[in-house]
Amino acid sequence: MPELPEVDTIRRELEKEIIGKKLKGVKVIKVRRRAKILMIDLANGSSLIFHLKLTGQLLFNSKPGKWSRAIFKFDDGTNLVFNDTRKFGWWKMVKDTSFIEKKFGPEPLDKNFTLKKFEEMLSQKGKSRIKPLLMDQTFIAGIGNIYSDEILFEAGISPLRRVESLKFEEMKKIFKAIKKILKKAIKNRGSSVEYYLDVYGRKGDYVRYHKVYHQKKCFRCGTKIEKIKLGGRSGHFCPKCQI
DNA sequence: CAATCGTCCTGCGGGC
DNA sequence: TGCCCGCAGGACGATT
Repeated sequence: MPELPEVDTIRRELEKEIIGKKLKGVKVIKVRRRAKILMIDLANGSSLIFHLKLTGQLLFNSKPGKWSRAIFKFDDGTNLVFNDTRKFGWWKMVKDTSFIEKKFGPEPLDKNFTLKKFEEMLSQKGKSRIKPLLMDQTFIAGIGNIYSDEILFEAGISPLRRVESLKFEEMKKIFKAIKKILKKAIKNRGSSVEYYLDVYGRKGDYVRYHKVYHQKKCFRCGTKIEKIKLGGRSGHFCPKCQI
């Protein structure tokens, strides 16, 4: 559930709170995000990295509860609590994060991720269906089930479409939708569907803008939203607005 | 190469 | 009321 906008919200808030603080005597110098991974860089060259998977939460200066799996204490008495109901998430201290940089596809909001680049990437993936492809972290980083649904609604493209069937204009629509939806979701501090909270324990506001994900009727035309299974995942789309 | 399935784990809601 | 079942969906490895 925490996808790019949620992890980025955590990153942005966390950097305000913990840069300059010390973790076991080592200064925090940077808080970064790559794909859905959050990285806290320390002055000794190591990084504390997290993946929240489905139900992970990182709460600043919070009290540990039933689902707390780790507590990181700073030298000034503040802390960072890692909660994770379903225990899919993980954290580790690593000496080098370059393997993370290489592992994933381009960052969708990076300036280097251009329409031309996207078109080139798509040309290698002819037979793939567009929704699972958008969720493939090695293809493009940070997009999960919620935002792939919302992006394809915005673009007016069915999640079932195969890449080879997309016209250039349709690729352009998807490209624009990726940038637009992710930026707007970041602005609204992400989507709190079930478990997601920001570092202050607040819900993200983007759910109110969801147009297909977990919706019953199409925001635009009122048609019943279709729910499908795609590669074991649920997908939501309007059969009338998304071709 | 693409797609599917099982796996990790827990909570919740539907159906009876 | 209670019990069982299926679903939620990120990522990975094995298999088709």
